[in-house]
Amino acid sequence: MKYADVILPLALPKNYTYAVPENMSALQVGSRVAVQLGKQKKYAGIVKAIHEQAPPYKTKPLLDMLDADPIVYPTQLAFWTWVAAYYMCTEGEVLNAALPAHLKLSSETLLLFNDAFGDDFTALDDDEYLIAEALHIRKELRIEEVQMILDKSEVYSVIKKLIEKKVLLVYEELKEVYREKQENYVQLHADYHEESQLAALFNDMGRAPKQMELLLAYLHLQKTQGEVLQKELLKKSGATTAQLKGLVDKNILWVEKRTVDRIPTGKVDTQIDFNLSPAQQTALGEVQTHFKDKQVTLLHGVTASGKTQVYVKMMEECLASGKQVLYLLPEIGLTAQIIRRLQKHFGASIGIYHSRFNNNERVEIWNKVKTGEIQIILGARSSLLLPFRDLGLIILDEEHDASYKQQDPAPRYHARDAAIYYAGLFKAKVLLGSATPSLESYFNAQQGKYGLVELNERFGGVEMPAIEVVDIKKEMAEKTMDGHFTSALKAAITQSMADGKQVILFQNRRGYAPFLLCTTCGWIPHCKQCDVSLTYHKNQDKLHCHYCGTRYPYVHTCAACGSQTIEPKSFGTEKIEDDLQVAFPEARIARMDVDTVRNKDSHNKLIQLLEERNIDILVGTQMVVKGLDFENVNLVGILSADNLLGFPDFRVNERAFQMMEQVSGRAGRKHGMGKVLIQASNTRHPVLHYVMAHDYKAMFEAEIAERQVFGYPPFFRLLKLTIRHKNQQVAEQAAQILASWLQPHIGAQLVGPAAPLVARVRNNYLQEMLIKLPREARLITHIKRVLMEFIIQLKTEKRFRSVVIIPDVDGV
DNA sequence: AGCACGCCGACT
DNA sequence: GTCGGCGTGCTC
Repeated sequence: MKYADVILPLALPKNYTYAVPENMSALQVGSRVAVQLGKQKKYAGIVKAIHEQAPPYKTKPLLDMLDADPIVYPTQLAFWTWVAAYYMCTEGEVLNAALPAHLKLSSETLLLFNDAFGDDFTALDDDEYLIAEALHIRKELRIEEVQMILDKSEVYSVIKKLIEKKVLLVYEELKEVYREKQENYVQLHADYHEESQLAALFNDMGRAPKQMELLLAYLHLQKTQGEVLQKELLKKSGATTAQLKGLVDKNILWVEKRTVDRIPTGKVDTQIDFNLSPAQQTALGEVQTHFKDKQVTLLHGVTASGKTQVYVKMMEECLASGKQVLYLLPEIGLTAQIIRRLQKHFGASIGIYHSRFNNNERVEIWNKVKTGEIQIILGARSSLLLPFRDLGLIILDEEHDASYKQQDPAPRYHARDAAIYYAGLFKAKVLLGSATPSLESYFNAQQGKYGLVELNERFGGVEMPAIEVVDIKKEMAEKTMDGHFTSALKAAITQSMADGKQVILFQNRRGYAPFLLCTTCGWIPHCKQCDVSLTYHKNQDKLHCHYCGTRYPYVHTCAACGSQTIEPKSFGTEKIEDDLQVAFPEARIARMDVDTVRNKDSHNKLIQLLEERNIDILVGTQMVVKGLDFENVNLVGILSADNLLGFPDFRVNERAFQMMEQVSGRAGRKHGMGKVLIQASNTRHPVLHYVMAHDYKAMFEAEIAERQVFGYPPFFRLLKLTIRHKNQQVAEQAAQILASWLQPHIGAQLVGPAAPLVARVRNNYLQEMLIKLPREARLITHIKRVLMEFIIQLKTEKRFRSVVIIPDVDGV
């Protein structure tokens, strides 16, 4: 008897074993199978292993084999196992993140009317009658619809009674959601392929002028394009489907349904039409040398040094050896700009994969990566989970970017670290690139674990922008400030605009004002469900909670003292946008933050507007920092460096440096010197000096020393535990007990537990603790294992049963 | 993730 | 009293 271990798309602690029926002997590891879970539900899971080891419980049989060919290779299965173990989640959660939605099937309960019942509903009560009648008309209903009809959530008892009374039948349907794309092509019937036959036909058609017109349009299209799409024919000729049907009925034309690719592919068509600068050439040579004996190389190249061109050369080399390339970017960096650039060199056949593709398209990309038909994938974090067949190179650009780490939901993986493991499975190389590498990567490079290549020269000899720190305190004392703008910044903006240049302003807070304040008594409006002040969004005249998303009406009266003295305090991007319009009434101003780029393509549209010089001043959050490359921007302003430097996090300085250095990289990338103005109250902060000197190494040395002293990465790895419960005491006690159990195993390297800065979110109380793990693989594995045991043990106690504990490994 | 079962408060 | 809410355990 054969058994299959199946990974189900659920957070189950382990995989379930099903019996393989005789007729499924061809089953392969990596294929999807339909299985029953519990009494009703059916799921599509993936076969992880096939064996003959009978489990100590009764097995259910597999219901169906959904794929003749596996949809993942053993390499991916091995990778999932590692991700689940390393990031402390279940394999089901990894599967969930990896598979496109249309490959993940789960059954839906359908209620069907039992025709044998007839239409005598007199024996039914009100609720039963409503459902029976609806079913009688509609024939099938989903649970959700029943809930709507009865206007309540608990509908199970009604359904149960209806089943007993034989009014309805329950049906669990598991169906493929992926659909091939079909297109109709119009063909001329073989009888009319000869000129003479056609001529005769036209003679006969005198009484059907519309059909004749249509036929002429067809012949024209056929001549010019070869193939004639029905959609196109009807559009060009202005004919109706009825008229076409007329011709089809007469056997003159016929319609052929064809399956077409949503994702067009072709052979990669490499066209490298640029020459590397001597500095780039040297860097390329060094990368190649390092790859002879190192798996990972870090390319530290200042902004605008032309790292992309080095990547392109490396990609070319990899493709020539017949292997696949994965080019990873932070989600927001995946702009039309970079896509165009790569398509220019490798043709249109580059696969692009990110969250904005629809589900059918994703399935096709998935399949084409699996067969190797797609050789290059350009994508965000999740494309790491595609089923590569033979990966040769992973390029991970902007490797310092925190968005490579998935926050929620599990798997909370770091695409950079996971990429290195994944590449190892293929014996592939990983090229990390950044102008401001993470301390972790630079440290690894210095230690010789990674190769290190420095590219210190901007491409085309453009100089680094001049950086000027403007003292807010001084200008305040001299009363030269205009709102949030120093006179220096205003003058610089005026100058840029006079020169026909563009300006980018950076402020790391969105909304209009981060909080409101009653100036009489000091009251601040807070979210009802979260311990956080509400942000004022002027556009919608609403107060938003940035934690749970709740929106409240604007408050005019103080809830504490009843006075009308409520004022917006501090400032976000929206306020800057407003103030700019007042200060520069003639300027074309735009804002880029999550509020303005929420819907599809608005990010690309903003970038295009800026490229086409239809925007003079762009105000934005971190978003403006990432991967944008504008020739005409010669001034970048940072409105408040203090905001960047004030976070209570051990990575503040690193982050602030990265942010400012990246923002300044946007200034004057091509023509002439750009200028960066940084407004700050504390102008003596060391990070400002590193930024002014563009001195990454000085920042690195100072920070790395701190990290060593205080036991932070890269000297220790971090494992953060978040404990969540709707009762504050329970959350605190659970955290205390867990800490006391962990203490003997990790000693002094346990920080907390304590309530985080925002201690309550969506009415759940939070506790956090931080475990510092020494960089010793065996010890880390051991601690993770005991931690899992402790969590299970804690939950055996009744009052802690509903405590949620979330481990986050290597958090950022 | 569902779904079934069991325990407790708000209505007839 | 019973209905419906919700907490909890289980699924190979």
